[in-house]
Amino acid sequence: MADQTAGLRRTQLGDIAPIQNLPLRMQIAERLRTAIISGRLQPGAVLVETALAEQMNVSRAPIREAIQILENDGLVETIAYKGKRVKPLSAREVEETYGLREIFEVSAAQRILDRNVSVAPLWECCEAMEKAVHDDNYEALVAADEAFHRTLIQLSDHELLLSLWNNLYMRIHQIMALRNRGERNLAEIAGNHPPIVKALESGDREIATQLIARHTRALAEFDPASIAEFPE
Amino acid sequence: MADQTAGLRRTQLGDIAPIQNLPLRMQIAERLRTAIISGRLQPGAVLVETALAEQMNVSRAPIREAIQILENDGLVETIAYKGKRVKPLSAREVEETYGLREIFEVSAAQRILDRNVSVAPLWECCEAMEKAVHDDNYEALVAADEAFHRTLIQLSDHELLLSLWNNLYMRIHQIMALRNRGERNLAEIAGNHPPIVKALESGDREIATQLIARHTRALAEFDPASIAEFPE
DNA sequence: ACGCTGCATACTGTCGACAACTAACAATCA
DNA sequence: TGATTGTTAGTTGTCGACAGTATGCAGCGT
Repeated sequence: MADQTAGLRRTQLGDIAPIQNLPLRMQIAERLRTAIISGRLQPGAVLVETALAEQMNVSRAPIREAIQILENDGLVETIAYKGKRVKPLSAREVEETYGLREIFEVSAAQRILDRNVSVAPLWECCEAMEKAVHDDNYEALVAADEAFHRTLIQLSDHELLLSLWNNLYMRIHQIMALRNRGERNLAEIAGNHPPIVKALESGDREIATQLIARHTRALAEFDPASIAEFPE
Repeated sequence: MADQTAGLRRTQLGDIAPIQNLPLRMQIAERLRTAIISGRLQPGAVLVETALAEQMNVSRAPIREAIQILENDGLVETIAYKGKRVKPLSAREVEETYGLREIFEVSAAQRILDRNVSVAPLWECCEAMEKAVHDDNYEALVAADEAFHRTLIQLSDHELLLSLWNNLYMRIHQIMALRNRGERNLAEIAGNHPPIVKALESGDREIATQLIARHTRALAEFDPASIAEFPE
C-alpha cells in the first residue's frame, strides 16, 4: 500500500514510509526525532499539527501522539491551546546537559569500580577508535567515540541509568548538530580514553573520576553564540 | 458544565472533575498517576481505553494521550496492538530505582561542595523533621523527609537533575505505597539527616558521600516478596 | 490425538468533523 | 486619544465511527 503520489507532493519532511508495521505515531515520532536531532528542525521551530498531517498524509491523531512522545524525550514543548515547538535550547540547558553527562559517567565509573567489572570491552572501543583515527574516517571516529561512552555506561550494569543515558545522548547529538562543526579536536580528545580505562583497570578511583570529569568538560566546550536562544 | 449524572454511575476511578481549565488529557493523566503511585492501580493492571473512557465519560482520544504521558513517566507500558498496563515492577527495577536515587543525591552533594552552597535550607528541613517526630505526626514526617531530599537536589542548582529527581521520586512513592508499611523505622532513619548536613557544611566530601549512600541504602531496604512480580 | 484453517471477539490504531480556546485586530464609545 | 468590546482567523482539544491487528476457539482434515 505504498503511497504512489509521494514523488509529486512538495515535501519538507518527506512522506511516511510503509517500511515496517509499526504504528504510525512511532514512524512519525522517529522521523521528527531525526529531523530535530540532525538540526533540520531547529530549536524554536513551530510544529503545527494540521500542516504536519498534510505533509505526511496522515490524520492529526498520530501526529499528536508522536509529538507527545517527543515531548517525553524532552525535544518538544507544548503550551496548552497555543502550540508546540521544538524546545528552545538555552546556554544553561546545554551546560546542564553536559553536567548530567558527567554525573552519569562518573557514577557509572564508581559502580564499575565497586563491582570489579572487567573493562575489556572498553579496550576494544579504544582500538576501534585508533583505527578510525588512522584511517582518518570521521564518521567512524564519531561512532567509536559514542560506543566508548555507551559501553562505559553499560558496564555499570544499570538499565535505568542506560535508558537515561540514551535519552541524554540524543540531546547531545542535537547540540552537536547545532554547533558549527566542532570536529577539529575530536581526534585529540579521543586520546583521553585509554588513560581512563587504565585508571579503571588499576582501581584508581580518584584518578578515574578526575579524568572522566575533565574529558567530559572538554567535550562540553562550545561557542555559546553558535546555539541560538529562543526566549519568551 | 458539570456532569450532573456523576453520582449515579458506578465509578472505579471517579469522574473527571471540571475543576480547572486544563486539557482533559492532563486531568486524566493526573488522576491515573495518582491511582498508580498510591497503589490503587497495581503493577500489571491492564488499562483498557474504552473502559476508561466510559468510566470517565470522555472519548478515547484524551485517554490515549493521558496514557502516553504516563508512559513517558515510566509508569505505564504499551505493547503495540495488544494493550497497555501499569508497568510491572521487578525486584531489579526497585533496586535500580534506589540506586539511581543514590547516584542523584551523591552527585548533588558533590555539586554543593564544589560550589560552596549554603546548606541553611537543609537545617530548616531538619528542624521540621524533629518537630514532626516530636508531635508523632507521621504524615508530616514523610513530607519533611521528602522536603529534605528535594532540597538537597535543589541546592545543587541543576534543573535537569531536579526534573529527573521529581520523576524518580514519583516512582519511589509508588514503591513505598506497594510495600507493607515500612513506616516503623522512618523516624530513626530521619536521624541520619543532621550528620549529612554537618558533613556538607564542613566540606568533608568523603564522609558526606558515605553517609548519603548509607542513608539511601537504608531507605531501600524492603521485603522483596512485598512487591509482586508480573512476568511474561 | 494432533495440527491446521478460518471465523469471532476484543482490543488498539486511524480518520474526518466539530468544539473550544487564544490572540490580534477592527469597531465603538467615553 | 485611549480604553473596551466585538469579531474573526488560526490553532489545539475532543468526539464518534471505522479500519486494522492479535488471540482464542471451533471445526475440519489427517
